[in-house]
Amino acid sequence: MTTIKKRRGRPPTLDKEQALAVAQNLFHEKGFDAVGIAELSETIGVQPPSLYAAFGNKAALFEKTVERYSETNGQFVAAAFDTATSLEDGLEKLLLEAAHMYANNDGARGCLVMENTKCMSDRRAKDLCLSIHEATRQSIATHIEAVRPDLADEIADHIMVALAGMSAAARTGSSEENLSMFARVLANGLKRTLTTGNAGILGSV
Amino acid sequence: MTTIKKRRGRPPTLDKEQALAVAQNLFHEKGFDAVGIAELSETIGVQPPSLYAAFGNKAALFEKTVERYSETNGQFVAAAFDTATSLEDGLEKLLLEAAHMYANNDGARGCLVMENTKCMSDRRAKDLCLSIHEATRQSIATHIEAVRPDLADEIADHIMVALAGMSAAARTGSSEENLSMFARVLANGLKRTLTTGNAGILGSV
DNA sequence: ATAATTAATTAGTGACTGCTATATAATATA
DNA sequence: TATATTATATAGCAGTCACTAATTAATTAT
Repeated sequence: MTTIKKRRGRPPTLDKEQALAVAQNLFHEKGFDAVGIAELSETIGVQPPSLYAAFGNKAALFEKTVERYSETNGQFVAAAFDTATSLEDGLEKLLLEAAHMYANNDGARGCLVMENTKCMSDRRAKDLCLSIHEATRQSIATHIEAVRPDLADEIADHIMVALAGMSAAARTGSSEENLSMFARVLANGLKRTLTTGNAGILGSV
Repeated sequence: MTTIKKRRGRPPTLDKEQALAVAQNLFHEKGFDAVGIAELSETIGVQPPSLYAAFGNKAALFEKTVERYSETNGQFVAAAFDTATSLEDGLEKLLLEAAHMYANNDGARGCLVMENTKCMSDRRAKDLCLSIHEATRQSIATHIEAVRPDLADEIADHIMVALAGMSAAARTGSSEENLSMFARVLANGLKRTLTTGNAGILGSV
């Protein structure tokens, strides 16, 4: 039985999913503050009031795009560890996948979340980005913890600094080769630290 | 002979040097677009027209603060190599000094130039930041070139990605200890690459 | 004293911002 | 056909932005 709901009023012409995709791309490319309602509505193809009816306000629209991004592009962390043969392999896969993602989204390079933790006038939206950042760090730490609980937090912090650098570098035009090289050197250093069982490199002053 | 020039008109009350210092701090703390003329003039203690008379416009004021920053905080690259006992030592000093700088400028953490290569509405000011970024990369490459011309560009790129990551991490609250640890692990990896004479880690696919 | 010169302030400008009250269009139901 | 319901567009609000014309203040030169 096909249940076709015939809603009462005028049928909507605004495709919310497509609108979110367009908004996500604009926010990723330019950043929250640099994208105006006028540009959003023009690119989506509706007038501003339609956007407000559909999403509430600019910050709420941004938050929905961030959640959308997080649910898709944010999965690479778990994926890296799930398909990995070892902790070292997982860390390398994670970094290499980030290098690939950050360099290959033409016009919207880097990480949408990381690049919007700054230059963000809206407090709530900024806090959302920061909380996703922290959740990612925690997720990485948890994956490491199963193998090396003594180094989980240190390595997770390390990875987050690296990801921030790769995201920023991607935005200033760094090639995937360049980012991959960075990822490989980093993974190699971590591998050495892990296989030698030497926490000294991380912990020493 | 003390040459005291008695200028003709009303003597200025605006201390340009102090005004630049205040502007630099604000731009560093909040970013170019997030600082308004109103806030600048209020914090400096004059009315907007005085700022325009002294510096031209907002972008020109920002550019002068960036040049000021570059002439002081930007010297740590050359300083690291000048006081270093070896290339490896120079790279480590460079990274550790950046960690120290980025974490200890309360309220204005990270690098003024790097954090303003994005979220910048003014084209010229953004290009200035990008050109300083590139000049820094080139300076690092040149210092490496004397010892290892084969790896100069690769390592310089590597360092720039790392600096971007440390700057971004500093802004999200990363401690100096955390950034220093990152710097040390990185320096250690580069040291190993240099001492073993193995370009494979950097060059391999 | 008067004029010339320079620096400051007062009081705005037009353009843009996120956002919305109101009206209109398009549908289902009675 | 008339009415209720939902979705759109028109037009414009109050606020902020970078910036400036016109004026006033403070000094030196004549």
